Amino acid sequence: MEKAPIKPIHRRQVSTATIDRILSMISDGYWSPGERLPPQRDLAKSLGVGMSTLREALQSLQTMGVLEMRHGSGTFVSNKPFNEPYEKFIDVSVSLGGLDLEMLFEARGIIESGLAFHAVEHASDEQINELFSILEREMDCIEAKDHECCHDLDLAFHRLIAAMVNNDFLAQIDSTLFKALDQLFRVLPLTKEGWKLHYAVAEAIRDRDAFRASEAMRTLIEASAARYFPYMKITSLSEKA
Amino acid sequence: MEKAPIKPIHRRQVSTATIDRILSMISDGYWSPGERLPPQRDLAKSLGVGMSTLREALQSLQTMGVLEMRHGSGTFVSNKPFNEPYEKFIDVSVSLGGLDLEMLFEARGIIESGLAFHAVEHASDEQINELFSILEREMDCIEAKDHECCHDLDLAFHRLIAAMVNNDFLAQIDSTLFKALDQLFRVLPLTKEGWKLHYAVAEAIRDRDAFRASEAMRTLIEASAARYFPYMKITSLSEKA
DNA sequence: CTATAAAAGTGTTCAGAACACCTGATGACA
DNA sequence: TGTCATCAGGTGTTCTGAACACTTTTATAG
Repeated sequence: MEKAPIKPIHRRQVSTATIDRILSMISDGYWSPGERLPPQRDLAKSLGVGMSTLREALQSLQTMGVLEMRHGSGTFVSNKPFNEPYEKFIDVSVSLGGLDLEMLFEARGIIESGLAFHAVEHASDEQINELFSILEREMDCIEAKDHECCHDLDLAFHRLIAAMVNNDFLAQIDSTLFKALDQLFRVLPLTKEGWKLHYAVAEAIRDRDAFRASEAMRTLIEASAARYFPYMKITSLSEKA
Repeated sequence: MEKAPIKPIHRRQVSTATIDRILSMISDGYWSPGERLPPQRDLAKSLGVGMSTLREALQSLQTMGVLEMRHGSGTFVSNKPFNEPYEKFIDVSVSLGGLDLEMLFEARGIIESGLAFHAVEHASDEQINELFSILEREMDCIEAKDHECCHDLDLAFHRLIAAMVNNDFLAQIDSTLFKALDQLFRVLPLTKEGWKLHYAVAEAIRDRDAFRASEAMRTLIEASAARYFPYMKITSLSEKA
């Protein structure tokens, strides 16, 4: 005796329904990116919901990065989706135990080696020159022991490779991972050995060897992970009062 | 005359500050996953904020997947972070023009081929047997022209490979991409040629050949993308009244 | 014409009340 | 004794109205 098909009843919550309604109005082009929505008072009346309810919806949509609420000025459809709503979220997920650091490093390795693979196909000569330029300056910083500069250049290096692929979705996730791991770990100074691994990636991209680039990047991230693990930060993010 | 260093003043918004406060209280372990928060009335009084404001914060945190509000029962810290806060977001981002479909397919290809690579290392014999079992059933469904069954098994196939790697972060993103592309495109029946590509992936994993598995998966996703592109759905998601 | 001040428009916060849902306790009935 | 319906309390949900804060525009003074 199977008792499979049961209740298709769903009692929609007003707040959730409001979110969906606004979302679909944007999807349908009723409001365009950058455009201003009607005043909350009017919009609430038009939708037939209370203002508190509307605000809950708007706030959620802002958290998603879909809307932008400017005090005294209006509520606008975001013109640049995919902000950075994920960073805090990753931090919290780590604190909650749902994500461990090894997992995040592994994810970064997979994404970045994939990006390196595709970068080979899409990279322009100018971008490749820029890549080597970054590495040159990075070596200078290493010798000058300017750790902060090193770090910035490292970020630029990875960002540039992501930019070569021209995939905002992955670039955003990768950037988020970079920042999250940055916050979770103590920043370690870049070594000359680490620099060589970076250089190998650049060479492979220059030689248009996708597999080598992919492997070099994997090696780089794994070496980085191995270095960082003994230095885990215990401190959690706390409110800046 | 440089006029660089100006205003470190930041007038925090109560709503935002409330979000951060709750977030840090969870990070600090004051509330644990699965635990129930105080009643909203009490919590608002304790935090010294109005109830509407508190609710806006709670809603946002629920959107992030950090909290779970159950009507009549209480507000709980989510015990499974990384729900599915991304799906709607991806849909909207596509509608807004911030993401194009090719990009999403490319992202899926990169992530899945990376997962296949790592699956080789982590897969147990039972999982590999299960993989081939799925393929057998899938072939049956193809011959019976049971498209829905095919689709479910296809999902199971990709899910299993993600599960082998045991990386919830990537598995979640991959699953989200799968669902999002599912919604954006008309589902096409799986062909025997497509099935062979799946089989090649399984064989490579069985043979513990990471590079071949990775390449086979890349080929599979690219073939899938090529097939789907002519059949783009124009319809956007609309509210289910 | 410019600068300051006022006013209008809009988002933000709060308080209280009424309603809806879930849970556990109570009691009726078999 | 066991099962079921009912009720009461706790909790989330929604609405209303008001007061406040920020931004933009308009009006006024010089």
